[in-house]
Amino acid sequence: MSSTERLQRYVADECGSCTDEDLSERLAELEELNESIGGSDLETDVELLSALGNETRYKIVRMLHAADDDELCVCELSPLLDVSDSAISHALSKLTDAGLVTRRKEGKWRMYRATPRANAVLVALDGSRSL
Amino acid sequence: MSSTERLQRYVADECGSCTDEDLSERLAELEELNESIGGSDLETDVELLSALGNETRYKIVRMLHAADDDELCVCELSPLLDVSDSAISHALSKLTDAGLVTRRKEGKWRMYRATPRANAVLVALDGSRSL
DNA sequence: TAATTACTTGAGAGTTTGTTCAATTGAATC
DNA sequence: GATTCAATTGAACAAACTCTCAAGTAATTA
Repeated sequence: MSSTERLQRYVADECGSCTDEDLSERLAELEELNESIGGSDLETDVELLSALGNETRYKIVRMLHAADDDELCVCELSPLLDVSDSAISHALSKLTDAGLVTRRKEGKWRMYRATPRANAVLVALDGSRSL
Repeated sequence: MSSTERLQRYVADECGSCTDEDLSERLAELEELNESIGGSDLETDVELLSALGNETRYKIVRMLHAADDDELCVCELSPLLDVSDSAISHALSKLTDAGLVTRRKEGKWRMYRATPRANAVLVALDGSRSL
C-alpha cells in the first residue's frame, strides 16, 4: 500500500470523495508546507538544537547566558561541571560549530561567550515554559 | 592539579592577586550562576531540545508549525518524509513526550498538532537566524 | 464476525554520541 | 631554551540513538 493511497482515502473521508485531482491538489498543498521548511536552514537548526540538547552543553550555555554579556574561561566552567576538562573542551567545540558560543584567546586562557542566537533560544525556552 | 587551583591562578592573573578569600568569593559567584539554571527545568529543556535536534523530528514539527493551528494526520506527514511509518510513529511518540506535539484520535486517523512551546521555539529560531 | 485499515510497539542491527585517557599545541615563565 | 600551564585533539569504547521489520492493537468496513 503506497502512502498516497492512504492519503486519498483520508481526503475522501474528509470531503466525501477524492478524485485523482483532489489528491494531487492536497499533495501540492503538503508539498508547499514542506517548501516552507526550506527557508529555515534545516541543517543549521538541527545542529544547533542537538548541540544544545545535551546536559553538559546545555549547562555550559546556561552559565554563559547567566553571565550576561560577560565571558567565562574554561577554568571558570570547570569547577561546576562534573566532567573532565577534555569533555568540556569537546563540548565547547561542538557549541562553537553550532554557532552557540564564540571563543577568544587571552594569553593562555580561552574566553567563551554565548552568541545572540543562543541567548534568543534560551529566552524563548524560559518564556514558553508555562504555555 | 585541582580545578580550583587553576581558577585561583586565573583570578590572580585578572586582579593581580588572589587570596583564599578572593577564591571563595569567585567560586560563590560562579555557584550563583549555576543556581540560576535551577529555575530553567534543565531536564525538560534538554529533552525538548534533543527531541527537536533530529532531522526527521524537526521536519515533522516544522510541517505542523507551517500548518498553522491546523492538525495533520500521519498519512499527511508520510508522503513528505522518506522514512517508514514506523519511524514516523517513533518520532511522534518522542515529540509527544517532549511536549512538542499533541495527539488526538479521529476515527481510525491520528491527528497531531504542534504545541505553543514548539511554535515559540521555532519562532525564536527563525527570528534569530540573522543575529 | 472476519477482514481491512491506520497506526503503534518491541526487538534488533548499524550508527552516532559522550566520555575518558594519552598525547599535543601554543603561550607564559623560569 | 626548557619547563610549566591551559586547553585542545585523537583514539577508543560503552551507551544511546534511529531506523527497519514483524507483530500487535483499536477502529472501521465487508
